[in-house]
Amino acid sequence: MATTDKASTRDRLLDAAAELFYRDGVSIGVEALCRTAGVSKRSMYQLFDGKDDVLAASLARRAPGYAAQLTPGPGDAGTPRERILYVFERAEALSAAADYRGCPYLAALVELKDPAHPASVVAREAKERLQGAFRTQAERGGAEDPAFLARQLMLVFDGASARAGSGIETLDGLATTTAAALLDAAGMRAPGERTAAGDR
Amino acid sequence: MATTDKASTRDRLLDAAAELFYRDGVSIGVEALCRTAGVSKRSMYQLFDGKDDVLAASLARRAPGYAAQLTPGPGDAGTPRERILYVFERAEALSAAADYRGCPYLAALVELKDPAHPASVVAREAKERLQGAFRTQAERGGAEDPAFLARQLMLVFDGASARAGSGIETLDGLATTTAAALLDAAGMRAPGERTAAGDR
DNA sequence: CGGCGGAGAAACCGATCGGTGTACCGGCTC
DNA sequence: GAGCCGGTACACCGATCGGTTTCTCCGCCG
Repeated sequence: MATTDKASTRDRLLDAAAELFYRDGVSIGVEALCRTAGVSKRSMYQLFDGKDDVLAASLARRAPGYAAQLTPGPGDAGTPRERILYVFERAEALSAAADYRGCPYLAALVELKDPAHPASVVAREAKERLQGAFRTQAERGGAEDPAFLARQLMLVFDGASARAGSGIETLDGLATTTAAALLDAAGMRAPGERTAAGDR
Repeated sequence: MATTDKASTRDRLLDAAAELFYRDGVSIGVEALCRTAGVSKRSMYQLFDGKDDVLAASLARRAPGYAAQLTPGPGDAGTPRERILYVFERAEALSAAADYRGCPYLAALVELKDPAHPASVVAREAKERLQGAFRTQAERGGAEDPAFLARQLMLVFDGASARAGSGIETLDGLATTTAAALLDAAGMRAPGERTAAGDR
């Protein structure tokens, strides 16, 4: 077999951690975590400082893939408006899954109410990267106040993911349409269309 | 002294529960809860079926006051637009407090990931009442699609409260301005003004 | 006055919490 | 073959979990 016949102990642990923390919340126990990862507690405590460290590392590890899942690649074409709306379309597509529980980074921030928690720091950075991507596209698109628009879009994004993840909202175009309305209001109109409200 | 020299056992317990669950999350222990409430565990288990029941009851008890804190009274004047924006202004004012942790009902839904949990049911009802209030005002204000607008406003409301409660956003007019932009887009313009973007 | 019910204090239950200590095992390199 | 090293297995630590039991006391009502 190849050298990848079995993922490293560290990778197995982080993968299981990402899934369990996301599905069951940060209160999941170390015992259950190690059991499903197929890793002994002894190994876990040799690789990490403790449960908090594992949580932070598992969030950090998923960050690049999470961003890639939501944002168009740098090579992909598209106007700034399209690139922004793409994020909301992707988020809505992901939220349709039965096991969707919202943005893992926002969920972590809400569950661990301590902003100084190492995992909170990682989560905050992930959210700031998305906000920065919004801002960059808003600037390119000639928005009146790109930083402000980016903050507005984050409101919609996090509201949508939290509500969809909690099962109290189905989205279904809601987030994308709302984002489009905000782009319109900020002067980032679609070239050939009138307003976002028109095609609702 | 009057008969209110001391709150009833039940009330003391629910008040402490509301505060501790909000501040520390639903993982707070029954032991700590009863200790700060000055109530014996024995009494708690006579009054309630268990911790889950206490949580649900504490959320339900706070719901009327929470709604009154956010929404203008039925006697208060104001156009539908003003009545909607008032909610966001109030939410922003509350979010300025140092111990603000976001909407307690959304937080409960996120933390207990189980939609069937009794407290999740209570929380969902509270959120639906706010959404219903938005919808009523949207109808009165002649919005193009009142139900859709109400869902959009909930996105902004929950996004704002979650982000402000997590300490990654300061609001500061952000939520109100965003809501106003959505009202504009839905045809609920302010009488004498041009657009919400103009006074940002 | 006597008694009765509500409530508190505290011990207790088995289970689990996050975290360690110890012993053992297989494979790797010298 | 010796030794080390990453890993597993497992018992163990004190603390806490949600929940129950027992006993006692206090205030209220008859």
